[in-house]
Amino acid sequence: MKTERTWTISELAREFKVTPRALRFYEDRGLLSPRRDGLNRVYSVRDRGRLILILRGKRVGFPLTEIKEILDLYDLNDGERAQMQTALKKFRARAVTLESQREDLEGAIQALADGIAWLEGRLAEPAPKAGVAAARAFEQEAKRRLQDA
Amino acid sequence: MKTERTWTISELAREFKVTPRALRFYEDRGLLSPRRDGLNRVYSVRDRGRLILILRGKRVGFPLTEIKEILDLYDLNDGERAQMQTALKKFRARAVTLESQREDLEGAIQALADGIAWLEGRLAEPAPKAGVAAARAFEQEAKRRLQDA
DNA sequence: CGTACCTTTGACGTCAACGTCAAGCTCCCT
DNA sequence: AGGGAGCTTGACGTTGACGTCAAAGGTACG
Repeated sequence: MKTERTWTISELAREFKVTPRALRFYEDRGLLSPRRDGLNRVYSVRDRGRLILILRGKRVGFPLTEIKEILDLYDLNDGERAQMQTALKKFRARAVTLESQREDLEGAIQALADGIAWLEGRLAEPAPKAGVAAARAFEQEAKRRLQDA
Repeated sequence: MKTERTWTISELAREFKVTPRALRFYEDRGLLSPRRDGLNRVYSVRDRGRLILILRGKRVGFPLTEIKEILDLYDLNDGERAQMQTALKKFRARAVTLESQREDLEGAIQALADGIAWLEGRLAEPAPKAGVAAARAFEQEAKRRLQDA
């Protein structure tokens, strides 16, 4: 019988570039619950999986409370139909905001790309001439583009 | 000669569902600088445009300091080549992180869609039978999917 | 004239997500 | 025995983005 791999707190912290403090904090908020070897925390493959989900959730802007709800969903058994219903509602709502967030993001990426191109253009020409006018033009263009997205 | 439309602080706040306090805060941080009519703030079309950019920036996770840098860019004239250079660097870096952020976001949307489908499936069948097993299966599947993104 | 409403400027409070100590434990090495 | 290295649990500090009063002034209505 093969024993599954485990990690210490600092090993896991190093791997995911977070501090041990952060891992303890997640535990304090109920997102992780590693086993103990005496006092020391022992993180399993499952704990590590949850951490991956936590960090991903954070990167897309989820607060920890909401990440916890999602993680808890995996532990629901068939008794809790009601909770599944409410979870489903929240998930649908979340999906909607995520979609609009993606639109925002794509708009921002586009605007940034435009800004970069504009900057490159201005830096390319050695003689500053129609600069201010061009700036104004870009400003208007950027604003227009950003508004009707 | 037609006079351009202006807004009071609470009008603008209502329109964009923020509080007057937030608008004053943005001003305090140098992101807005409305005219004054006596003491009262008067927001122009340009101020309103900047506010739109501010809110969009916030929605994609920019801190106010960075939003300010972007807004300030529009006011650069041809003297500040150096500042344009540094701005360009920062923008390129930002573009990279935005791209990876978009990947995260798309992964999250996909995971959420999977979760929703799974929940719907479980709620559809009236007799809870292979529930826990299915839950475990989904958990593994979700984790796998989330890891190799 | 009162008072109702909107505005102003401080000043202090709050909340999330940790950071930063401090004090003490255990294990291991020399 | 001494000394690190790494772990533990508090407890307090910090940062960003505002919220929440308080005190005071202008404007408008009945």
